[in-house]
Amino acid sequence: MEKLQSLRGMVDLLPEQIGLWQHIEATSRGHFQRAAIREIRTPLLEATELFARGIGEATDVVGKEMYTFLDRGERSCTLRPEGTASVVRAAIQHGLLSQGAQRLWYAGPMFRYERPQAGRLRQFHQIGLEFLGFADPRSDVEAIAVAWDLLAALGVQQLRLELNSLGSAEDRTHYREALVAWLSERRDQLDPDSQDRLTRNPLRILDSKNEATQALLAGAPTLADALAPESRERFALVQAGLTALGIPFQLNPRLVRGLDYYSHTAFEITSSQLGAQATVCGGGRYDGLVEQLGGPPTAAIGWALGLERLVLLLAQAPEAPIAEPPQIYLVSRGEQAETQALLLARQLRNAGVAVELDLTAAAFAKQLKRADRSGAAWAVLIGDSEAEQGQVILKPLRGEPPAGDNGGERLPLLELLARFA
RNA sequence: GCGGGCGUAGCCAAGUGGUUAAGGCAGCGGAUUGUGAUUCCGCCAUUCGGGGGUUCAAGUCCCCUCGCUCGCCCCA
Repeated sequence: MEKLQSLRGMVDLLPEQIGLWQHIEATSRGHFQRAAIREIRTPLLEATELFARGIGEATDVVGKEMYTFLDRGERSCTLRPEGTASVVRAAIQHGLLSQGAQRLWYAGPMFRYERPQAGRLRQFHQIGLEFLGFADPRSDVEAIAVAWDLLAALGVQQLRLELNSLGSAEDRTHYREALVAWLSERRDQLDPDSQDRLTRNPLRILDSKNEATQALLAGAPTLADALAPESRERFALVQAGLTALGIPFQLNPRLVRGLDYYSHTAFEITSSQLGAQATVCGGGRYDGLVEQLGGPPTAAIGWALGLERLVLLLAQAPEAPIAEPPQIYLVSRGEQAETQALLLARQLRNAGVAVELDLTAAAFAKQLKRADRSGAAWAVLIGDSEAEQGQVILKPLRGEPPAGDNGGERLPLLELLARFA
């Protein structure tokens, strides 16, 4: 029979690995809480139209990477490939925007049907931030600062913040026309991928890794030159804000976000230690999206952080947290003793003590061996004679075992509870 | 979707066409039916990701397929 296994690009997180994930989640929650950013949770499954309208039909994400299917009512459904569209949909649906600007964060799995490689899975996890209703350049600065400081607090080293401005929607439209016109005259000098992008998503040609194409682009009209004076002024304010906060950045005129809804500020935080998928966090401003999805005109900025990539970076760090061992490992043998151990474990736990109870009824030597390996500080033993007398044996486990003598302190049950609780 | 590398037990692996597929870690049982390091003994792959082929003989060679992995594309 064929072995059952998880689907391609969808991985299990085993108990051994989960400590790091919980650490990241707890750290993030603390950061968001202190920045007065509130959590929002939206469904994993949405109407396909949300992403088609929000992200853009021409993008690869919508065009060929979505998990889309018909449900039993013949509705086209899609597992969310990203978080922003859902958050905006929820904000519009529940009228959050009429209650003032919103500072939101989310975390959870996303789904894209791609070929898996380092730092890229079909089910992957993001933590994201969305500021809805903020137009001031300071909101760009604060959004970026929250991401930067979170990564710093997690101990990620050697990050690089790259920054660009895509300008207003009009700036972008004008520039796209100019770029397409210029490149079309030199179409035969472009690599095949870029020729394809010329009609599909021309701005992405700027980001091409093909050397000949990059050489050609040196003479092309630049996005920076195409920005209107107001857009340029705005971008300068964002840069000044980051500088004032001491957050280092590099301008990257070729940085173009892949999703249609971005405008003005675009940024990526990358690490050279991640291989081909170097972006840990990416985001930018999307002033047009809320209106495009049926809401009121609303300025907005957000970012998303890839947890698998973050874990790759943090797993290399020596201080990666490991699971806490129990304080007490409870060993028992004999019918009466086993019942009493069950009860004692519950009492200790209710009093806040972490207890692992051995349920095997194996020889004391076996149980003690497991107690040692569990990492617990103490073993508590209950045998028939202790059970009868309402006593336990308390034995310290750390350090060398005592030679010869069995060791362990015999004391009444109540005293044990008093000592630990 | 395209290209490269790799699949031997839960993990790390030896094996380079010739009898029964090394070894280590982990696990389980015992020496010790009441005491954790260490030690000793025993058990743990009718089969090498799956299928087909070549051969007297295949983990080893060939084809297909699945999976993992790295890169392209894309993106967090």
